[in-house]
Amino acid sequence: MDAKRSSIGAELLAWYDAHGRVLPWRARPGETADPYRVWLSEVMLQQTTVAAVRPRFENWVARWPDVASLAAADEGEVMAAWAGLGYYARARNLVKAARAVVDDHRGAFPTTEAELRALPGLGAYTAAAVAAIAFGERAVVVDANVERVVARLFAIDAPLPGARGAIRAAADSITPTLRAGDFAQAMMDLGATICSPKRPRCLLCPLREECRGFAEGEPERLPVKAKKKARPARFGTVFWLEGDGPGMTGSVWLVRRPPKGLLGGMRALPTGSWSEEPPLLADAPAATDWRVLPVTVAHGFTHFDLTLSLAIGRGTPQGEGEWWPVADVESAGLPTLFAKAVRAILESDR
DNA sequence: CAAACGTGGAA
DNA sequence: TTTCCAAGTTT
Repeated sequence: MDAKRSSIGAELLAWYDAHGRVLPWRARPGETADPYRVWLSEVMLQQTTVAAVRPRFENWVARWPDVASLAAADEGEVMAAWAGLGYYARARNLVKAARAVVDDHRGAFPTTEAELRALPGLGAYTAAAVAAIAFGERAVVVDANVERVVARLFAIDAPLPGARGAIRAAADSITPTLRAGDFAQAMMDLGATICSPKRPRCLLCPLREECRGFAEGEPERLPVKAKKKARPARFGTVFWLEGDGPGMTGSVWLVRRPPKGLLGGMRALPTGSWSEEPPLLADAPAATDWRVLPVTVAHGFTHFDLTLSLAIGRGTPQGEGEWWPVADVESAGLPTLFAKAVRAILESDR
């Protein structure tokens, strides 16, 4: 290992000590990291911004302060608490993993990357991050920030995802034996605040002197990525069914979505399946006189754009579900798609 | 390996 | 307005 390469870790750690972000899940200098908080934050942060996670993390740990309390939680309540954060498999796996820690590991998180990797929802990145940050293991932590920083440092211009192997090897070569967790967090802070995707602030970068991407003049073009495909358009109908019997007036019919797939396990308004043309009143949850509102709700998912029609009715539902007070619908824990539909319906004259 | 899987904010 | 993208994992 040459002298320049081995100095990267030390320079980055010095920068981190001076400029690292203060975040609720991060141990302060001298504090011992709490594996539960590290794990929870890492899962929440998967494909999710720090700004979105911060308040949700605070609320979560106030309600479920440790792995035992989460393992004992009602899964429906956990799903509702995750509502709005997206990628709901994360919440389902959070409960599974918490129960595995309690049932299979005597309530204490496993301490090695390999054991952590076996828990549900911990992939290559998260297992390495928890091992390094919570337990000090020298794990090679590679997320999108690290990919970007490393691709620029070493001027790796092979396109992702093919370049993953080369990037990981380069990250391995600069990961220190000591303070591997701080090093990983430093790389991510650097990627988030200095080595940003569009307009990197190279003049503030502690690694500028070592950066081949900077030396070559166009660090912002790295890493090279394949273009994303266009998202297809899909259509659907959501049904707002209010009760007309005694005790059901002022209540709306909610269902639980199937445990897997899109918005899996989440409470929801009834819908039919999505299709390439508006499905109108197919799969309505009651035989009644539906009124379709003259507005639609648009919602973009990762892999398709959805346009929802809104059908309003009153009557007796078919199938499984529950009546929920309209006045408390915000506490039902609906995913954003349905929260948008509810807002549009309540803003209409219904 | 490609595709499924959410959402909100920045540019 | 549209596109990009954020501390990825699972199948």
